[in-house]
Amino acid sequence: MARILITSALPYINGIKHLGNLVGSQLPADLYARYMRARGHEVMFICATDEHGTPAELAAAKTGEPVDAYCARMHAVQTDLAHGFALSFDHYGRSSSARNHALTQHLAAKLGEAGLIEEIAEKQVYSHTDGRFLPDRYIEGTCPACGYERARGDQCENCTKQLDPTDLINPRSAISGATDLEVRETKHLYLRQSKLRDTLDQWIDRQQGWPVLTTSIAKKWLHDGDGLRDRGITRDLDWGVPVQFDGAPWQGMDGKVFYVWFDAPIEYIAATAEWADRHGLDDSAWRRWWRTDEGADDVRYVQFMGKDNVPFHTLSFPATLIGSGEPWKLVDYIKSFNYLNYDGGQFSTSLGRGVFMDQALSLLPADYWRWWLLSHAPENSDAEFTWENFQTSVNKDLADVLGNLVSRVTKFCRSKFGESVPEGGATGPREAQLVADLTTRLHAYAGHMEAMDIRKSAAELRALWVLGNEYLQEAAPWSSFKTDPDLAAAQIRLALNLIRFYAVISQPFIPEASARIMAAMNSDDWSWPTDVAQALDRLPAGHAFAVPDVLFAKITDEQRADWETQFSGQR
RNA sequence: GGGCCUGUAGCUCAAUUGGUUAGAGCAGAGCGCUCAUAACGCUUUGGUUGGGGGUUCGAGUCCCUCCGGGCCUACCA
Repeated sequence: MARILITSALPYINGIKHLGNLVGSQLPADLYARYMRARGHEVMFICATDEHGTPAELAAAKTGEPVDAYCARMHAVQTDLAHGFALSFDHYGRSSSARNHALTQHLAAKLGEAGLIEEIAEKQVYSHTDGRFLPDRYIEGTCPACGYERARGDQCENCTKQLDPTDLINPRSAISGATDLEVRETKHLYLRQSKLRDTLDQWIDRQQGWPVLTTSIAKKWLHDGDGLRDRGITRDLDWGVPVQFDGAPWQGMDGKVFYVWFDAPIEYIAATAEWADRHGLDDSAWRRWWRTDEGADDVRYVQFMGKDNVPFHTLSFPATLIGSGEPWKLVDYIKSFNYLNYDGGQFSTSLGRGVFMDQALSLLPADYWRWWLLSHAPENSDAEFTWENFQTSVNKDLADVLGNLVSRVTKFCRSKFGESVPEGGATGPREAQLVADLTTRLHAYAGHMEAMDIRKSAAELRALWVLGNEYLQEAAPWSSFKTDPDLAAAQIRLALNLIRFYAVISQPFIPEASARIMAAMNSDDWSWPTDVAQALDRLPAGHAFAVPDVLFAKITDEQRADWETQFSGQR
């Protein structure tokens, strides 16, 4: 039994996430966590809301709430949605927690002591009307190169030229439109990660089998131009972890907070501490997951994230942990994802284009979305959601192949033998063949799950379901019942057991449907099948069961058409 | 501009990392079955692997080039 630490990239607090966000980190992380638990491993699965930064402050201002109240409310909303999608976090924390404040300040102090923090005075644009410094991209103006009037302070979207905010003609605040902008000098802390470049480079080189997407992005940042650049880790904001604190190795940083990308990954650790607090455990309970000197050296740590998160997880966060000089657990494997697009374009919050987590659950149960999203996870390239694909996939895979199998077996048994597992008869070579086929495919399925090959896992699971329909077709208990009822009884006894077997192995993908099947089969034996023949003998003759309601109702053409219109983006 | 990924059947994707005749699912066609959510099973049509050139006994896979799609490019997170 291994110990596996799993973190999902933290969803940002300023709104409800869309399906692309979900499939890019939280959902595949959940699949992996569920599978590893099912295999008997000790799992710590951590996620949290990422609550700091300018967008959170602006979102709160828009609703008129204090930012802490806004974040608390949105955290509750996202927690509900996580439950709705059956995401099995051991803890869903908050980056604004006291634990994260303390740990972020601790690590910053350690980095300072190690000589890896530098104070740099720089010029930033301040908006009097907004009462805040503006990040580059929150400043708009006319592009000096092409004349585009809505160029942003970091880059012109029209001509793609890199810009400095002071390059803009007629600059204005993108928040308020205010033009009373002023360049002010302000002091910030920089993480001198350039000093760790070789260490990070060698660490990346030692990682075997990481997705190309992960290592190529890291390598680019390490070797582009002059190599890895130092990075500002503080901001002039109110909401966040204060930079000035008792014991800080610097002065004069009052009123500043750490940059959200500095404190967000630290929350992985802090959230584990929050987990311990919630369960009344002492610090050793979480430190055994994170400190290699306190038991974490046998932990396997896997991170899940979208590709936009890769630089922070391959470079900045490791630099923070390594630079602290303390024995923190580093990530062992990074599973990164491309983007999910929506029907020919990108998901868009502002345009109301695409399907968001709350809307998805209002249309259909979580398992429908889980199955489609996971079986089409954007592992090798960007993927695309279309309603037509969703409808055919879900109807075919879930309703026809799996759902109907459960239905045909349980209903046949009820009509011929009653609602308990029939007795009598014996199985023969056809059944032995089924066991052999299931064993082969179960091994392949397990191999893909271990490797986090998500699409392949889904395809293999579906193939396992298909074996049930093939068997039933050949065995044809409806025929054998007429000539040899005992044989039919043995066949159906096996088929009922097969249904329970499917519920167990399908649970990581479709946990709610699996639970319904298990309830109908009147079983709570979720142990992972290591010996297929034994696993198909768990429900003995005489064991009572119930015919479940339709497991997966089909998506109709009318529904599909309605939803296509509803989510096309003219909100 | 630079870097990276990607292009395989009508659609969504595989192809053990250079090795027989490029495979699945869906869609299409035919047959079978009648337990079941008009479900299931079997058979089958369909590809000059984006175009061109090269290396090799052998290329979907490696190299060059052109065309198309996408991502990143460090102050959004």
